[in-house]
Amino acid sequence: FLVLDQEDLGMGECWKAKSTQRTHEQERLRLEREQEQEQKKASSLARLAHALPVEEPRIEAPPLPLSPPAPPPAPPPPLATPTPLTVIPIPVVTNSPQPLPPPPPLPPAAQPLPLVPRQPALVSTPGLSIKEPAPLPTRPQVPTPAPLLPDPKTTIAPTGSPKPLQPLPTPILTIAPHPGVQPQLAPQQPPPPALGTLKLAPAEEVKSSEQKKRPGGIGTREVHNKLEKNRRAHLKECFETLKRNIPNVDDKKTSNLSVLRTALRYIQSLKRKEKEYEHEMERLAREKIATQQRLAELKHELSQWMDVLEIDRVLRQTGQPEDDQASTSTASEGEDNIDEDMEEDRAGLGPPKMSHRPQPELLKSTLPPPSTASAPLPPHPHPHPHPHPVALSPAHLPVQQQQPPQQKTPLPAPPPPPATPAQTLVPAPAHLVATAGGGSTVIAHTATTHASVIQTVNHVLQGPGGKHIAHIAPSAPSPAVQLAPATPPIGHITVHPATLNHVAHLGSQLPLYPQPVAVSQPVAVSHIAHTLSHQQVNGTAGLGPPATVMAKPAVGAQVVHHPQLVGQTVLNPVTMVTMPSFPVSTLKLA
DNA sequence: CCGAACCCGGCTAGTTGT
DNA sequence: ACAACTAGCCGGGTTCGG
Repeated sequence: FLVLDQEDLGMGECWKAKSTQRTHEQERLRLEREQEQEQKKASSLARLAHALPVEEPRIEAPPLPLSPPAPPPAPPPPLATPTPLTVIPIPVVTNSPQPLPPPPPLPPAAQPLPLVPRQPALVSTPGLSIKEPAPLPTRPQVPTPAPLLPDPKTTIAPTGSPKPLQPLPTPILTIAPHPGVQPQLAPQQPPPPALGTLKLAPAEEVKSSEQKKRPGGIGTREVHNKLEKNRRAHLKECFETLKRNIPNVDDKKTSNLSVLRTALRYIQSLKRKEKEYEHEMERLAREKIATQQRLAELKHELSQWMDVLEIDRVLRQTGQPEDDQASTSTASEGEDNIDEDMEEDRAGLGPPKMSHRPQPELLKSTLPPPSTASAPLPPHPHPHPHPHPVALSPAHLPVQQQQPPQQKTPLPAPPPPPATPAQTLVPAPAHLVATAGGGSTVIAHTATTHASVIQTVNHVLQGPGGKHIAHIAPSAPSPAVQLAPATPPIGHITVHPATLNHVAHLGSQLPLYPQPVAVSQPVAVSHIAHTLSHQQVNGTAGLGPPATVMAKPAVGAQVVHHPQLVGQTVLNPVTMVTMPSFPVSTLKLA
């Protein structure tokens, strides 16, 4: 027994100390000695003695179904036979080559228990442990006790039900591991090699069983070691992978611990950078927003400027031909409908609010010659600076009523308009952009003008006694009466119903325009305006000797100052006038 | 001396069979 | 529901190489 134990121990040591051959040799020597001694004593005794080993298995055996031999304390007779055999041979066979022979025995072993054991035992014992050991021993054991222990377990081990066999095989397993073979071979080899060595196992098995205590321990230990090894390998691989992903790491010097520390620092640095970049992104985002806002502002200003330029352009275009005739436009509160139209117009043009609320600044800035020039308008190119100063109030843009065709018209209007001082300014609720081009008030922005015109008209109509009439736009000089088809239509003007009503109302007073009128020709409008304005002028202001066409010189009488018209009765200067079949809501200027 | 590799035993969570 | 089993993880101990 002692020998067996020593062997086992020695085997275990051998395994652990692969490189240390000393131990192996020493152990071998020991084993050999022991074996020799045993042999000397008596092979038979040994056999009997092995019975004890069997006993050990018993302990474990109980749990094990297969271990029939183990349980019986007396096993000696039946079981003993195999065990003793194993012991004896061990000393004899020490060579490595032996491993080969064992394999064949396997098959037989399985069948005849008694016979097999001896043969393998001889072969396996000493030498096996050293060289063949690992693979063979584990499995080999099976054959000897074939039915009983090792084989089933070892073989089964993979399946996972080795337990029964475990007791016996355990010792074997311990042996198996030694050489380097273990790692790879262990798993697969076990089954095939098991054969020969088995004999030795029995004795060892008993001992090992003690160590392993558990039946399953046998095969499990080896497997467990292998699994553990794989696990370590995997762990190592992971460390290497981690190491590779860390910059500035020395492959050689770094231990796993240092790798972890380095990785930690690296991760922390990455986090810091991430935060920094986030802040940077936020800053850039804010900057972008600010820039966009600034851009929008600039665009707005630009659009306003464009509007101003447009206005100026219009003024100059319209201003020159109109020079003869002073035009006045007024604006009044826009009406809902007007607003809508205005919005439509805005689409194509600049700032929306321009129309409604001409900002004083804008007016000033945008209309360089305008308000200031409203009075004399020096800058105005036209030969006839408007003589009549027009007062412009920021709040209420004045409806500049001019009279003046006289001055400008080729025909010397004898009387008067000149005499007529500045006309009363209709308190048009702002909106009117009055640019004095040669003293003529021009509707600046189309979008603005529409409403302004309408409002102006309304306002004028609403004016005191309905006498105030805005002089909307100077028409072509001569064709006052004719609706100059020749004159390019600037656009069409749609008179707001309210305005129409006013007009109608006014029409009652004004025989010429008894009904609401929609004017599509600016000329016509101008004439109307003129007519009205003159009426107003004449009526309200009662200025100078009206070159009245109308019979009514008095209020309500329409006086046309157009020199051309002087002496002529303008019954209906607006031939274009039509009765809107539908309610016209807006006034538009092209 | 230190780090790596290995062995071993124990423990636990998940799986499987009864 | 329970026991048995498996797989994986962990800590301790040992050995080996640099």
